[in-house]
Amino acid sequence: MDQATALLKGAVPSGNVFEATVERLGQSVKLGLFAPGEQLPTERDLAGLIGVSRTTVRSAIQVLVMGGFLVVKRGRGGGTFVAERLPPQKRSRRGALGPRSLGDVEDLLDRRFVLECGIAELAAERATKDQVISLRDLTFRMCSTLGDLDAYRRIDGQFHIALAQATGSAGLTSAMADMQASMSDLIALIPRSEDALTHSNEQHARIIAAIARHDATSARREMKQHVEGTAKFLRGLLPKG
Amino acid sequence: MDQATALLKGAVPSGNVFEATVERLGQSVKLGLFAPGEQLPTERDLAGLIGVSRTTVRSAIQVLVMGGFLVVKRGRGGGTFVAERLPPQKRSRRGALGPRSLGDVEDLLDRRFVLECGIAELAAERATKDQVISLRDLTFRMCSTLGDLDAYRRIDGQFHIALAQATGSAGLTSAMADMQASMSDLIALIPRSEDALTHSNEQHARIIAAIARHDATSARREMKQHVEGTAKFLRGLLPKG
DNA sequence: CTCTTAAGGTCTACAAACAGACCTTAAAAA
DNA sequence: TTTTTAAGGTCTGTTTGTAGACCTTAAGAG
Repeated sequence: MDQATALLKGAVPSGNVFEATVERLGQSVKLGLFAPGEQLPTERDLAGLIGVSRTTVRSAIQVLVMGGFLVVKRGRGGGTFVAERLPPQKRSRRGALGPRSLGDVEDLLDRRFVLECGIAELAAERATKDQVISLRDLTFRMCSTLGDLDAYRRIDGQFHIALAQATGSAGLTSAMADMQASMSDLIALIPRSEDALTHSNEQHARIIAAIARHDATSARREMKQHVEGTAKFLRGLLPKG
Repeated sequence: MDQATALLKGAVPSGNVFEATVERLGQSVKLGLFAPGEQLPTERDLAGLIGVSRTTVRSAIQVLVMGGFLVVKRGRGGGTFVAERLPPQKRSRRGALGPRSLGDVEDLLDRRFVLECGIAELAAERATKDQVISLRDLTFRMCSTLGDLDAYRRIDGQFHIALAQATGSAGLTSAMADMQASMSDLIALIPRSEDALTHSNEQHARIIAAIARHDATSARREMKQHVEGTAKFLRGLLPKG
């Protein structure tokens, strides 16, 4: 692609707002950002929060209710709630990667690298004491969740989003949320190996250690290793790998 | 903002497709990615490239024709062309920042930091000889354009996009194109100081030197300085600075 | 027990974009 | 000169999403 058309390629798409909303709302639940049984904001608030019309929010909620992720109660004191027992995550079938070419995956991994490393660096420079504590808490919880892979991944997602929040930038937080959503299919491909998780935990520990002492360079270096590690994992698993 | 709603905040908006298309097409011309007199792809191709309907592309072209940036010729051998003489860039008035809060600017600068530094690192690891040569060429042209600030900025934009292309990632290239478009208003605020440009040129030189020797760490470090330099500049210029 | 109220549920009108068929122009080929 | 053809120009129907008014339900206040 030449430089002139580079600026134009895929510039505006953004595709289906409805689908994107389902994805977003679904991810928030599946990542455990809303706990089972917890009440979501009202439809009207969600619409404002996500930036779509209430109609669209409602369609998305319908889908997630049918999928068993949400339950809806009417009347005063009603609202939209996360199901007490989430349906088992469908393992994404091999075919789930069909529409996505290998190039897209490489692309995603590159963007992830840039985003995660940059965020690690900024977080190290800016994280408050409280944020460090909450990050530590999340890593502890990951260490004690080695058995339950789904739970582990939920917390891992929260960890990376919390990291983004520690930069104090709403834009980066939102970008990271996007990234987590995009990665979730891919991450589901990683085999359930305890060794991998242990290794991952060590890396998380080194990352927050660097952040706690406000060592931006180390934070970035550790994050780079972490990100490249899982990237290699994934490349090994994908077709034509 | 709590962690649960972080994933939702502003997730889907994407706003006005028409306006975004005008912005994109206009930036491509104003940045000089299409040379004066050069023919743009056909409307149908542009639609596919940008990812919008031909109707939308046509509306955008209309605006840019009225603005004097493009000219249209019918019939075979016709098409859409960049005007031979671009209208003078309107200096963005102070008020142009009205709708944008200071927080948004900080946000933009953070995202820029993350993107530019990450790209510099990847580019250093991956740039081909040809890409290094073309980057060098762009920096030389910047050095010899100190007098004409508009031209300088055009080439500077191309430099950063070329850097992204050197990563080989279409997604990063597109993200950088976005970033350049978002920054252009802000950059226009920087006073026309030759000293600043000289300084900038030195940084560019150091960046491509690091890339040429595939020294990712230095490339990132130099880019960090470059980015933080202009960020400080801008913070000094903005209200409440 | 009744009333208030905070939720979800429904409906209508409208605007933005899209998809695609078809018309018109004018340069280049025959 | 005539014909072909590659562009821009026009039109219509459809889908998607929005805005906002209004209805219905049911918990909690009185």
